[in-house]
Amino acid sequence: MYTFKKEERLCSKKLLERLFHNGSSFLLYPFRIVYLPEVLPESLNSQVVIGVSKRKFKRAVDRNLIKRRIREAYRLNKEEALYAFLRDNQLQLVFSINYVGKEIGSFKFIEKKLMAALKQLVKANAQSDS
RNA sequence: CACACAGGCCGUUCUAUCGCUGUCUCGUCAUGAGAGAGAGGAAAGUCCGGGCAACACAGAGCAUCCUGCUUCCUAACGGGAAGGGUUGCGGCGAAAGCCGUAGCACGGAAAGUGCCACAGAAAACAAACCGCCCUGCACAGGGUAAGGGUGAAAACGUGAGGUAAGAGCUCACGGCUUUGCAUGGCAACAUGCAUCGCGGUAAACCCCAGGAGUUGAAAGACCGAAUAAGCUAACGCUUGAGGGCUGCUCGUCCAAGUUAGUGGGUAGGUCGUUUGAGCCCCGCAGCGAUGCCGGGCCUAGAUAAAUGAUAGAAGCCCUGAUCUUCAGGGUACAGAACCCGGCUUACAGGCCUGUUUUUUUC
RNA sequence: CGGGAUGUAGCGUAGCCCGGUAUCGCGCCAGCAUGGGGUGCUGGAGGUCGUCGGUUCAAAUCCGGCCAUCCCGA
Repeated sequence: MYTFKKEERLCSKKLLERLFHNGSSFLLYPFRIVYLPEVLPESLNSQVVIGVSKRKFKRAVDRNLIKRRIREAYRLNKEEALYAFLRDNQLQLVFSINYVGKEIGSFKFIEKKLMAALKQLVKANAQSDS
């Protein structure tokens, strides 16, 4: 199912603090990914938080548009790109997606790049696991 | 009819697929199903004013900051309405003045202090460069503020009297102004008479009048795990760690441990939170801002933060061409965060009303 | 959400309170000195004082509006 409910979003202040303090990160333009394996309630595979810098985009309308496009791309692609791998390896993950590009990307551009980013996320976790 | 100005209003729509956040109904152990709702005129800037909340508070004064023609509207305002005064522009007029229009932080310079570059004799206490007049031999002394020149500004302007020459020194008219009286007006103020005075600057200090307690929903109220640990009660038998009393031993006290109860309170959650100075319609009062009577309506409520994404049509605008059509491009400014009233700023395109002026036709 | 500060030459700054002349250093240009360069000496250019209005005879300075940047509380 292509859903994106509240349980799949990262809301806990404590978890966020741990994520940004201890998490590993990599850059894949236009995204910066910070991730950390965690123990979550049973039914969940991962929790994610999406951010766009106020420094880079002054107007709230622009930030909202980018966040919505990222969220939509994640919603449509998370199942096959990420969840399958996590289930197979009994892993649970929290991570953040930060948009660091300078211009507002189109939906197609963001979707393509997000797929690449998720692929790299899977790869990074597979390495650290082994 | 066009243009300009002023005021008010709107500010995309539809379909398909997949989603997000509340609400209601039904159902379940649980997952769920259906219905209906879901950004703005500025939600923005945070420039003012309030509601609400916590804390503070006998009364009065000082300091600091803000406001500043009058009356009214309002919960309140630095907002708005009407009026007064004043300045610019235009028209009419011989002039006085009147009309139209646009603006005005518009209390006080006659309580006091300061400042007014350069130029100029002098920038307001005083004083005198060229002049003018008087006295006496060149030159010096005295009087003068008319004229020259400087400057943004030169001791109110014009005319007459007066004088050695002159000066509001005196008079007439005029300008601004203080105080008093009269008339009109709720008042600001206007008009008339008498009277006092005459550089500017208070967005210089200041004086006068009025106002301001502080902090902001991350305010504040309530519920409350897990872990550590405080307090109270009981046990503390056997072994006996550690510490206090002592130089040491004994002794005694604290205490380790178990059980029960309990306070504060973290993560997190609920309320505050959307029924309100609310919106729409009709009527009445008022020049108007606005108020009142009656009827109808319930209209986002998120919290690392929803209100969307993709695809396809339609509408509107612009450009070009092979002009009943086709192609290309554009479709603004901008996103609620406790809630209201204003102000300011941004905005593709469009609609309505009123007024002035001009042109054309009858 | 609330609060504070700063915009001056290419760069870094003074002047602003108390209004009339915009200062200093580095850099730039020219000349001198050197065989040439550096260093040194002399001279010069370069400013919508963030922006739009207002007050004033006169505004970088005083008063409003807007824009940008930075910082703080949490």
